[in-house]
Amino acid sequence: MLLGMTIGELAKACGVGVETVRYYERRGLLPDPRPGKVGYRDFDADDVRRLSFVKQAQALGFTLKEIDELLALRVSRTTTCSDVRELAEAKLKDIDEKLRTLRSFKRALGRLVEQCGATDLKSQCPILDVLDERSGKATKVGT
Amino acid sequence: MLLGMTIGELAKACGVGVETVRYYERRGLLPDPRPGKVGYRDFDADDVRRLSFVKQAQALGFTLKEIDELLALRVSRTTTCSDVRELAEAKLKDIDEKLRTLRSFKRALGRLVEQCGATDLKSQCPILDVLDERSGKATKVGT
DNA sequence: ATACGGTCCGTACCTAGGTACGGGGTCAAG
DNA sequence: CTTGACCCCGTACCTAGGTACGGACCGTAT
Repeated sequence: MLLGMTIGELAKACGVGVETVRYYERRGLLPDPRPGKVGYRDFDADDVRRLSFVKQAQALGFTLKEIDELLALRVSRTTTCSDVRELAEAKLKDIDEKLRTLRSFKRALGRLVEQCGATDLKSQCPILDVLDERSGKATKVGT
Repeated sequence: MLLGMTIGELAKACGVGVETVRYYERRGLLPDPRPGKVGYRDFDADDVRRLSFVKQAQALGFTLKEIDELLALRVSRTTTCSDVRELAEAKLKDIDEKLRTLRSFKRALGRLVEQCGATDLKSQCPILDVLDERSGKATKVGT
């Protein structure tokens, strides 16, 4: 009867619970895998891609609503090129911002690990120094 | 009486609500700005840095608990170098993973915008193609 | 044929992370 | 010396994103 995979197999393949898959379906994040609405859900490799995408995007701080928008981003009869371009460019700005911040975090952690070996600590909290890269303010010494 | 800034000023400076600041204080994300526990809270520029850091980290998908760990990352009497190094390196791995994923997202969105101008669409959903960069699977055409 | 495991559905419940409320105090301007 | 804009606290409430429950159904192996 089933040509692809069951909900349980999909869930396991993506490291989520069965209930989560059903929840995403309700939210419209996954296409209805069973147009006739009767019998078992039948998923395929494309659903695995889609679900994995959702989890990755989520780990990057996108909300399910935003992920929905990302997934809807494609050119079709109902969305025009300029619609798509506009939204895509907004998301790109968003992503660039996240990239910048993430790179700062990375530098800060890198410095922290370096300092770890040194005996003379310059700052009590290199993590927060990340935010001072432009202003060059001295770090207050705290706990 | 107040030497620095009030809770309202801090909140505004960081684009959050006053209640959020109080909530973070309760969670231990912000140091007690009023050791004596009486009178108005008195914040300084360091608190602005700290709070901004929290919001940025949050936008990157870190939980408040993880942010707490990040903020606690420093060498002191109570945490040894190797403790710090271990945690920092774990966080770095985390961040590198996020960076990789984010860069894939960026490439995918870039391609989408490119295709926007073209008349012959290769894929109905370039966003999902991001996940196929290694496997080279052909994209199924669907709405 | 029946038992076991997986599925179906709807509904209820849960955690994280806030957000709002209400009654009271404070301080600076008018 | 009062008024308005802020602050204090505790508690209650809210949204997003799941997670669990329970009674029924299906399908395959014994």
